[in-house]
Amino acid sequence: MNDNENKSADPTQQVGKKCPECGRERFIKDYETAEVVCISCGFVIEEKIEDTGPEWRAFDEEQRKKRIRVGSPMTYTIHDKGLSTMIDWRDKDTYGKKLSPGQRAQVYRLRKWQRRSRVSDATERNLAFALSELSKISAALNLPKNILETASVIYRKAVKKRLIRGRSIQGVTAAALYMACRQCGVARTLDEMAQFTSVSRKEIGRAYRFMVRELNAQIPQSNPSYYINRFSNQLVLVGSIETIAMNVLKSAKVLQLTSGRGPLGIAAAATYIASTLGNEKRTQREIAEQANITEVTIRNRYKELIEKLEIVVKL
DNA sequence: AAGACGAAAGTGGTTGA
DNA sequence: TCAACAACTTTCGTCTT
Repeated sequence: MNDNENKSADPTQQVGKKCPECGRERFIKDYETAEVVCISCGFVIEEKIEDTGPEWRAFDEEQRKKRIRVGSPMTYTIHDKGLSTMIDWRDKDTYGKKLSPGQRAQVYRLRKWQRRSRVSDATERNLAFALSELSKISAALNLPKNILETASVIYRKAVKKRLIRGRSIQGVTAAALYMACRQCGVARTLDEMAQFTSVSRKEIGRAYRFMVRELNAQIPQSNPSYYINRFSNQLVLVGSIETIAMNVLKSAKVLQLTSGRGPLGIAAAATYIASTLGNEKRTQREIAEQANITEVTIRNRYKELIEKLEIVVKL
Protein backbone atom coordinates (compact mmCIF):
# COMPACT_ATOMS: atom_id res chain seq x y z
CA MET A 1 0.00 0.00 0.00
CA ASN A 2 2.59 2.43 1.13
CA ASP A 3 4.77 1.61 -1.73
CA ASN A 4 2.17 2.64 -4.22
CA GLU A 5 1.84 6.05 -2.68
CA ASN A 6 5.54 6.60 -2.83
CA LYS A 7 5.77 5.45 -6.40
CA SER A 8 3.09 7.83 -7.55
CA ALA A 9 4.97 10.81 -6.15
CA ASP A 10 7.01 10.96 -9.34
CA PRO A 11 5.73 8.30 -11.68
CA THR A 12 7.59 9.33 -14.81
CA GLN A 13 11.16 8.33 -15.17
CA GLN A 14 13.99 8.16 -17.62
CA VAL A 15 15.12 4.70 -18.42
CA GLY A 16 17.93 5.72 -20.70
CA LYS A 17 16.11 4.59 -23.81
CA LYS A 18 14.20 6.30 -26.54
CA CYS A 19 10.71 5.28 -27.46
CA PRO A 20 10.85 3.57 -30.86
CA GLU A 21 7.41 4.91 -31.67
CA CYS A 22 7.69 8.60 -30.94
CA GLY A 23 11.29 9.18 -29.87
CA ARG A 24 10.56 10.69 -26.46
CA GLU A 25 12.37 9.65 -23.34
CA ARG A 26 9.80 9.85 -20.58
CA PHE A 27 8.30 6.59 -19.41
CA ILE A 28 5.99 5.42 -16.71
CA LYS A 29 6.32 2.20 -14.81
CA ASP A 30 3.03 0.46 -14.47
CA TYR A 31 3.36 -1.89 -11.54
CA GLU A 32 -0.06 -3.35 -12.02
CA THR A 33 0.70 -4.82 -15.41
CA ALA A 34 4.44 -4.84 -14.81
CA GLU A 35 5.28 -2.84 -17.90
CA VAL A 36 7.30 0.20 -18.79
CA VAL A 37 5.19 2.40 -20.99
CA CYS A 38 6.01 5.51 -23.03
CA ILE A 39 4.12 8.38 -21.49
CA SER A 40 3.20 10.09 -24.73
CA CYS A 41 2.25 7.28 -27.08
CA GLY A 42 1.71 4.30 -24.83
CA PHE A 43 4.30 2.09 -26.43
CA VAL A 44 5.40 -0.71 -24.12
CA ILE A 45 9.18 -0.85 -24.10
CA GLU A 46 9.61 -3.38 -21.35
CA GLU A 47 7.55 -6.12 -19.83
CA LYS A 48 7.73 -8.06 -16.60
CA ILE A 49 9.62 -5.43 -14.66
CA GLU A 50 10.41 -6.19 -11.08
CA ASP A 51 9.94 -3.99 -8.11
CA THR A 52 13.42 -3.70 -6.73
CA GLY A 53 14.72 -1.41 -4.04
CA PRO A 54 13.57 -0.79 -0.51
CA GLU A 55 9.90 -0.35 0.25
CA TRP A 56 10.52 2.79 2.23
CA ARG A 57 11.78 6.23 1.37
CA ALA A 58 13.81 8.47 3.61
CA PHE A 59 13.72 12.22 3.30
CA ASP A 60 16.62 13.09 5.57
CA GLU A 61 19.44 11.47 7.46
CA GLU A 62 17.44 11.08 10.66
CA GLN A 63 14.68 9.14 8.94
CA ARG A 64 17.19 7.04 7.12
CA LYS A 65 18.75 5.96 10.40
CA LYS A 66 15.39 5.24 11.89
CA ARG A 67 14.15 3.21 8.97
CA ILE A 68 17.17 1.21 8.10
CA ARG A 69 17.09 -2.23 9.63
CA VAL A 70 19.36 -5.16 9.92
CA GLY A 71 18.37 -8.38 8.24
CA SER A 72 15.85 -9.09 5.57
CA PRO A 73 12.49 -7.40 5.82
CA MET A 74 9.78 -9.35 7.57
CA THR A 75 7.38 -10.91 5.16
CA TYR A 76 4.29 -13.09 5.38
CA THR A 77 5.25 -14.97 2.26
CA ILE A 78 7.71 -17.27 3.98
CA HIS A 79 6.22 -19.73 6.38
CA ASP A 80 8.16 -18.46 9.38
CA LYS A 81 7.82 -14.86 8.22
CA GLY A 82 11.45 -14.72 7.21
CA LEU A 83 12.60 -14.56 10.78
CA SER A 84 14.28 -17.93 10.99
CA THR A 85 17.41 -18.34 13.03
CA MET A 86 20.07 -20.85 12.24
CA ILE A 87 22.05 -22.54 14.95
CA ASP A 88 25.47 -23.66 13.86
CA TRP A 89 26.15 -27.36 14.12
CA ARG A 90 29.76 -26.94 15.23
CA ASP A 91 30.51 -27.09 18.91
CA LYS A 92 32.56 -23.92 18.88
CA ASP A 93 31.84 -20.45 20.12
CA THR A 94 32.27 -17.27 18.10
CA TYR A 95 35.98 -17.23 18.83
CA GLY A 96 36.46 -20.75 17.56
CA LYS A 97 37.06 -22.21 21.01
CA LYS A 98 35.61 -25.54 21.99
CA LEU A 99 32.56 -25.36 24.19
CA SER A 100 32.57 -26.76 27.66
CA PRO A 101 30.55 -29.97 28.16
CA GLY A 102 27.78 -28.02 29.93
CA GLN A 103 27.48 -25.53 27.11
CA ARG A 104 27.52 -28.32 24.61
CA ALA A 105 24.57 -29.96 26.19
CA GLN A 106 22.69 -26.68 26.17
CA VAL A 107 23.41 -26.03 22.50
CA TYR A 108 22.28 -29.54 21.73
CA ARG A 109 18.95 -28.91 23.44
CA LEU A 110 18.57 -25.61 21.60
CA ARG A 111 19.15 -27.28 18.28
CA LYS A 112 16.62 -29.93 19.06
CA TRP A 113 13.88 -27.40 19.79
CA GLN A 114 14.88 -25.31 16.83
CA ARG A 115 14.31 -28.31 14.62
CA ARG A 116 11.04 -29.17 16.25
CA SER A 117 9.63 -25.68 16.13
CA ARG A 118 10.19 -25.07 12.45
CA VAL A 119 8.63 -27.21 9.76
CA SER A 120 8.09 -30.28 11.79
CA ASP A 121 4.37 -30.32 12.23
CA ALA A 122 1.85 -30.79 9.47
CA THR A 123 0.32 -27.35 9.45
CA GLU A 124 3.69 -25.70 9.09
CA ARG A 125 4.59 -27.91 6.20
CA ASN A 126 1.23 -27.18 4.64
CA LEU A 127 1.86 -23.47 5.05
CA ALA A 128 5.31 -23.68 3.54
CA PHE A 129 3.96 -25.46 0.51
CA ALA A 130 1.01 -23.15 0.10
CA LEU A 131 3.10 -20.02 0.31
CA SER A 132 5.52 -21.22 -2.32
CA GLU A 133 2.51 -22.04 -4.45
CA LEU A 134 1.19 -18.52 -3.93
CA SER A 135 4.37 -16.92 -5.10
CA LYS A 136 4.51 -19.16 -8.13
CA ILE A 137 1.03 -18.19 -9.29
CA SER A 138 1.46 -14.53 -8.57
CA ALA A 139 4.69 -14.50 -10.50
CA ALA A 140 2.96 -16.11 -13.46
CA LEU A 141 0.24 -13.47 -13.34
CA ASN A 142 2.67 -10.56 -12.92
CA LEU A 143 1.04 -9.53 -9.70
CA PRO A 144 2.68 -6.90 -7.52
CA LYS A 145 4.20 -7.86 -4.20
CA ASN A 146 1.60 -6.28 -2.01
CA ILE A 147 -1.02 -8.61 -3.48
CA LEU A 148 1.14 -11.57 -2.64
CA GLU A 149 1.50 -10.32 0.91
CA THR A 150 -2.23 -9.81 1.26
CA ALA A 151 -2.92 -13.26 -0.13
CA SER A 152 -0.47 -14.76 2.33
CA VAL A 153 -2.22 -13.07 5.21
CA ILE A 154 -5.57 -14.34 3.99
CA TYR A 155 -4.22 -17.85 3.68
CA ARG A 156 -2.83 -17.72 7.18
CA LYS A 157 -6.21 -16.69 8.50
CA ALA A 158 -7.81 -19.57 6.64
CA VAL A 159 -5.37 -22.02 8.14
CA LYS A 160 -5.99 -20.65 11.59
CA LYS A 161 -9.73 -21.13 11.20
CA ARG A 162 -9.19 -24.62 9.85
CA LEU A 163 -10.90 -23.89 6.57
CA ILE A 164 -8.48 -25.90 4.49
CA ARG A 165 -9.66 -29.29 5.66
CA GLY A 166 -11.29 -31.14 2.83
CA ARG A 167 -10.15 -28.63 0.23
CA SER A 168 -7.12 -28.77 -1.95
CA ILE A 169 -4.29 -26.51 -0.98
CA GLN A 170 -3.99 -25.29 -4.52
CA GLY A 171 -7.64 -24.38 -4.70
CA VAL A 172 -7.46 -22.39 -1.51
CA THR A 173 -4.25 -20.63 -2.48
CA ALA A 174 -5.77 -19.58 -5.79
CA ALA A 175 -8.86 -18.37 -3.99
CA ALA A 176 -6.77 -16.41 -1.50
CA LEU A 177 -4.91 -14.76 -4.32
CA TYR A 178 -8.13 -13.91 -6.10
CA MET A 179 -9.48 -12.44 -2.90
CA ALA A 180 -6.37 -10.34 -2.47
CA CYS A 181 -6.77 -9.02 -6.01
CA ARG A 182 -10.34 -8.01 -5.32
CA GLN A 183 -9.39 -6.36 -2.06
CA CYS A 184 -6.60 -4.36 -3.59
CA GLY A 185 -8.56 -3.37 -6.67
CA VAL A 186 -6.46 -5.24 -9.19
CA ALA A 187 -8.48 -6.64 -12.04
CA ARG A 188 -7.94 -10.35 -12.42
CA THR A 189 -10.68 -12.76 -13.36
CA LEU A 190 -11.29 -16.23 -12.02
CA ASP A 191 -10.47 -17.54 -15.47
CA GLU A 192 -7.01 -16.04 -15.32
CA MET A 193 -6.42 -17.59 -11.94
CA ALA A 194 -7.52 -20.96 -13.26
CA GLN A 195 -5.30 -20.64 -16.29
CA PHE A 196 -2.13 -20.67 -14.23
CA THR A 197 -3.14 -23.30 -11.73
CA SER A 198 -4.22 -26.86 -12.07
CA VAL A 199 -7.52 -25.98 -10.46
CA SER A 200 -10.71 -25.32 -12.38
CA ARG A 201 -12.42 -21.97 -12.26
CA LYS A 202 -15.41 -23.60 -10.64
CA GLU A 203 -13.42 -24.91 -7.74
CA ILE A 204 -11.56 -21.66 -7.19
CA GLY A 205 -14.86 -19.84 -7.20
CA ARG A 206 -16.33 -22.23 -4.69
CA ALA A 207 -13.34 -21.96 -2.38
CA TYR A 208 -13.43 -18.20 -2.78
CA ARG A 209 -17.07 -17.84 -1.83
CA PHE A 210 -16.58 -20.20 1.06
CA MET A 211 -13.67 -18.19 2.42
CA VAL A 212 -15.44 -14.88 2.02
CA ARG A 213 -18.31 -16.27 4.06
CA GLU A 214 -16.22 -17.93 6.73
CA LEU A 215 -13.77 -15.11 7.22
CA ASN A 216 -16.62 -12.65 6.76
CA ALA A 217 -14.30 -10.51 4.74
CA GLN A 218 -15.52 -7.26 3.31
CA ILE A 219 -14.83 -7.46 -0.39
CA PRO A 220 -15.80 -4.47 -2.46
CA GLN A 221 -18.06 -5.32 -5.35
CA SER A 222 -15.84 -5.80 -8.31
CA ASN A 223 -15.60 -2.54 -10.11
CA PRO A 224 -15.80 -2.28 -13.90
CA SER A 225 -13.42 0.67 -13.84
CA TYR A 226 -10.47 -1.66 -13.19
CA TYR A 227 -11.30 -3.40 -16.39
CA ILE A 228 -11.74 -0.21 -18.35
CA ASN A 229 -8.21 0.71 -17.43
CA ARG A 230 -6.98 -2.66 -18.55
CA PHE A 231 -8.85 -2.72 -21.82
CA SER A 232 -7.67 0.66 -22.92
CA ASN A 233 -4.13 -0.41 -22.22
CA GLN A 234 -4.49 -3.65 -24.12
CA LEU A 235 -6.20 -1.98 -27.03
CA VAL A 236 -3.68 0.87 -27.04
CA LEU A 237 -6.22 3.62 -26.65
CA VAL A 238 -5.41 7.25 -25.87
CA GLY A 239 -5.93 8.40 -22.32
CA SER A 240 -8.79 10.70 -23.25
CA ILE A 241 -10.81 7.72 -24.43
CA GLU A 242 -10.28 5.99 -21.16
CA THR A 243 -11.59 9.09 -19.43
CA ILE A 244 -14.71 9.09 -21.58
CA ALA A 245 -15.26 5.42 -20.79
CA MET A 246 -14.93 6.18 -17.09
CA ASN A 247 -17.51 8.95 -17.39
CA VAL A 248 -19.89 6.66 -19.21
CA LEU A 249 -19.46 4.15 -16.45
CA LYS A 250 -20.03 6.77 -13.78
CA SER A 251 -23.35 7.89 -15.22
CA ALA A 252 -24.34 4.29 -15.77
CA LYS A 253 -23.80 3.70 -12.08
CA VAL A 254 -25.96 6.64 -11.14
CA LEU A 255 -28.77 5.23 -13.25
CA GLN A 256 -28.33 1.81 -11.64
CA LEU A 257 -27.49 0.14 -14.90
CA THR A 258 -24.57 -1.72 -13.43
CA SER A 259 -26.24 -3.88 -10.82
CA GLY A 260 -26.69 -7.51 -11.66
CA ARG A 261 -24.64 -7.16 -14.81
CA GLY A 262 -21.26 -8.68 -15.34
CA PRO A 263 -18.59 -6.04 -14.76
CA LEU A 264 -16.68 -7.26 -17.79
CA GLY A 265 -19.62 -6.62 -20.09
CA ILE A 266 -20.23 -3.14 -18.72
CA ALA A 267 -16.58 -2.19 -18.96
CA ALA A 268 -16.32 -3.53 -22.48
CA ALA A 269 -19.42 -1.66 -23.61
CA ALA A 270 -18.23 1.58 -22.04
CA THR A 271 -14.90 1.16 -23.77
CA TYR A 272 -16.66 0.51 -27.06
CA ILE A 273 -18.81 3.62 -26.73
CA ALA A 274 -15.83 5.73 -25.80
CA SER A 275 -13.77 4.47 -28.70
CA THR A 276 -16.62 5.26 -31.07
CA LEU A 277 -17.17 8.74 -29.66
CA GLY A 278 -13.48 9.53 -29.62
CA ASN A 279 -12.79 8.69 -33.26
CA GLU A 280 -10.52 5.80 -32.36
CA LYS A 281 -12.96 3.14 -33.25
CA ARG A 282 -12.33 -0.42 -32.22
CA THR A 283 -14.58 -3.17 -33.48
CA GLN A 284 -16.81 -5.08 -31.13
CA ARG A 285 -14.85 -8.18 -31.98
CA GLU A 286 -11.53 -6.64 -30.90
CA ILE A 287 -12.89 -5.54 -27.57
CA ALA A 288 -14.73 -8.78 -27.03
CA GLU A 289 -11.52 -10.66 -27.58
CA GLN A 290 -9.64 -8.67 -24.95
CA ALA A 291 -12.48 -8.90 -22.48
CA ASN A 292 -13.04 -12.60 -23.04
CA ILE A 293 -16.73 -12.14 -23.63
CA THR A 294 -18.83 -12.25 -26.79
CA GLU A 295 -19.80 -9.46 -29.10
CA VAL A 296 -23.42 -10.14 -28.31
CA THR A 297 -22.94 -9.24 -24.68
CA ILE A 298 -21.17 -6.03 -25.63
CA ARG A 299 -24.05 -5.23 -27.96
CA ASN A 300 -26.64 -5.81 -25.30
CA ARG A 301 -24.90 -3.62 -22.74
CA TYR A 302 -24.10 -1.07 -25.41
CA LYS A 303 -27.72 -0.82 -26.45
CA GLU A 304 -28.87 -0.34 -22.88
CA LEU A 305 -26.28 2.29 -22.18
CA ILE A 306 -26.96 4.27 -25.35
CA GLU A 307 -30.68 4.19 -24.68
CA LYS A 308 -30.69 5.05 -21.01
CA LEU A 309 -27.90 7.59 -21.11
CA GLU A 310 -29.24 9.21 -24.24
CA ILE A 311 -25.86 9.26 -25.84
CA VAL A 312 -26.00 10.38 -29.42
CA VAL A 313 -23.49 8.46 -31.43
CA LYS A 314 -22.21 10.44 -34.33
CA LEU A 315 -22.19 8.44 -37.50
C1' DA B 1 -16.32 -8.18 -47.62
C1' DA B 2 -16.24 -6.83 -42.97
C1' DG B 3 -18.68 -5.23 -39.28
C1' DA B 4 -22.95 -4.54 -36.78
C1' DC B 5 -27.41 -6.16 -35.42
C1' DG B 6 -30.83 -9.29 -33.44
C1' DA B 7 -33.52 -13.63 -32.76
C1' DA B 8 -33.53 -18.10 -30.82
C1' DA B 9 -31.83 -21.90 -28.54
C1' DG B 10 -28.33 -23.55 -25.28
C1' DT B 11 -25.20 -23.33 -21.05
C1' DG B 12 -23.64 -22.94 -16.23
C1' DG B 13 -24.50 -20.98 -11.89
C1' DT B 14 -27.54 -19.04 -8.17
C1' DT B 15 -31.67 -19.15 -5.39
C1' DG B 16 -35.37 -20.63 -2.79
C1' DA B 17 -38.62 -24.21 -1.69
C1' DT C 1 -32.21 -32.02 -4.35
C1' DC C 2 -34.72 -29.86 -7.83
C1' DA C 3 -36.91 -26.48 -10.69
C1' DA C 4 -37.14 -21.63 -11.86
C1' DC C 5 -34.50 -17.94 -13.28
C1' DA C 6 -31.28 -14.31 -15.03
C1' DA C 7 -27.07 -13.50 -17.33
C1' DC C 8 -24.34 -14.86 -20.83
C1' DT C 9 -22.93 -17.66 -25.02
C1' DT C 10 -23.40 -19.83 -29.53
C1' DT C 11 -25.11 -19.84 -33.86
C1' DC C 12 -26.86 -18.01 -37.77
C1' DG C 13 -29.37 -15.05 -40.95
C1' DT C 14 -29.87 -10.19 -42.30
C1' DC C 15 -28.75 -5.43 -42.76
C1' DT C 16 -25.25 -1.54 -43.28
C1' DT C 17 -21.09 0.69 -44.68
